[in-house]
Amino acid sequence: MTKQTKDKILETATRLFYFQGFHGTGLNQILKESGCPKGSLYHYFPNGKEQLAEEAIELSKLRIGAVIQHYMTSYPNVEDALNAHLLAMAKLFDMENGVMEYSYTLMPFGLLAAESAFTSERLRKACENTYKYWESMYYTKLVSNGYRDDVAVTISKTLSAWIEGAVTLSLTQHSNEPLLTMSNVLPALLKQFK
Amino acid sequence: MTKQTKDKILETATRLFYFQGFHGTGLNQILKESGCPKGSLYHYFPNGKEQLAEEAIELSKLRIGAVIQHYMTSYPNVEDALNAHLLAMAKLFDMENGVMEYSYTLMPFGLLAAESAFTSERLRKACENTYKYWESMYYTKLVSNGYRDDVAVTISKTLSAWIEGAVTLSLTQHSNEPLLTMSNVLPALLKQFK
DNA sequence: CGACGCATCTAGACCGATTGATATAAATGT
DNA sequence: ACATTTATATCAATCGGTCTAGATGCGTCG
Repeated sequence: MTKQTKDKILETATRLFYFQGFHGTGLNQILKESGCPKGSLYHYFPNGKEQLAEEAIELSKLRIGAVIQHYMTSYPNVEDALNAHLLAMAKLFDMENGVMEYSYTLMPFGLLAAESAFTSERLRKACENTYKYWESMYYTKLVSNGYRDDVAVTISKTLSAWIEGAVTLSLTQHSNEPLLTMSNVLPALLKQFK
Repeated sequence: MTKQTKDKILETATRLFYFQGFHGTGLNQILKESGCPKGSLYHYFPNGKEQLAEEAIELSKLRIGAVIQHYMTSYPNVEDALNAHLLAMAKLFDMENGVMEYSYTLMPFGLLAAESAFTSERLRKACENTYKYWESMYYTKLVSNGYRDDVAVTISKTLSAWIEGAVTLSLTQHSNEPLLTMSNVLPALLKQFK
């Protein structure tokens, strides 16, 4: 059970950073919700809160990256793949079921990114790198669907920004409408460049 | 000088909330940078930090709303109007000149919105309301350009999310590239619906 | 097998600094 | 003179971070 405690702390921190932000989340809350003592936190994360955030970003990068990859490989058509991913994200906002608390495992972390932009160059770079990473997955899929290289670059950048904004607005409105709108409009955009 | 102090506090708070977020900005920093004493803060904002954030949101709503309105009325064509606004935002990211610090007077406040989403229902509602307000300006302009009503609704929602995401990514990357990409891609999208 | 020894991990008390907020007296302006 | 505004001193609470004593796990050796 060596890593269980570290994982629990990191998982809790990742979730809380996602919903409340870096400065809005105290170490005490992370420890209380994870049920771990403070000694363990500084044992596994000797560089403290900043390291915790760094690893949270890396975890999200890989985990959400795997989700994107999953959708991109499950559908031959980019449009279908993106649509499936968008609908999966949108589904998390259908209240009634308390499933939205897991949304941080599927969607980009605009809050953390925006907070870091002028606060911590380390974290900012980590976020920038993460978005590039996700973007490259869209790019690859677009190219494999026959899009011209420069067009694939442009569209993948567009997708990255658009999704980020749709998620932020969905969180703000407590509604999946912005994500659904994107899923409705996207085909028209793709068609234009095909 | 009655309102001068209040204005100075509010202006400073608006700027700091924009770049550092609500929880990342302390009252002491606001007071230090505005040069006002703490007594004045609680005199003009008896409800403290939350009220400060509320008024900061309202100020941004109106100020950025006026900017959007300016561009929408300066160009008969929506596409030209949006393009001009996007380029104006992008210009702020051309470093060398330290002009970016004024970007909070031109662009949406995704950080504040994301922070509020699960932290303060009052602030969340204020942000939601603000985005709707800006969205309605796009809508009106689209309709006046002959777009069908339901199409105008969809496109204005799209613009709202897309811009928000492009700004967030531009801040994260310390580069105007996401905004420029949007300005390049937008015409294709509009054409599709015309 | 049992006992020891050492490294890992846990537990929480504790630290100074800072947080948002309050109270009140002095200053200011009309 | 009197209301408005300013200037601080101060508050309890919480912040991120440190420290150390003890618990636990586990390979080694008697």
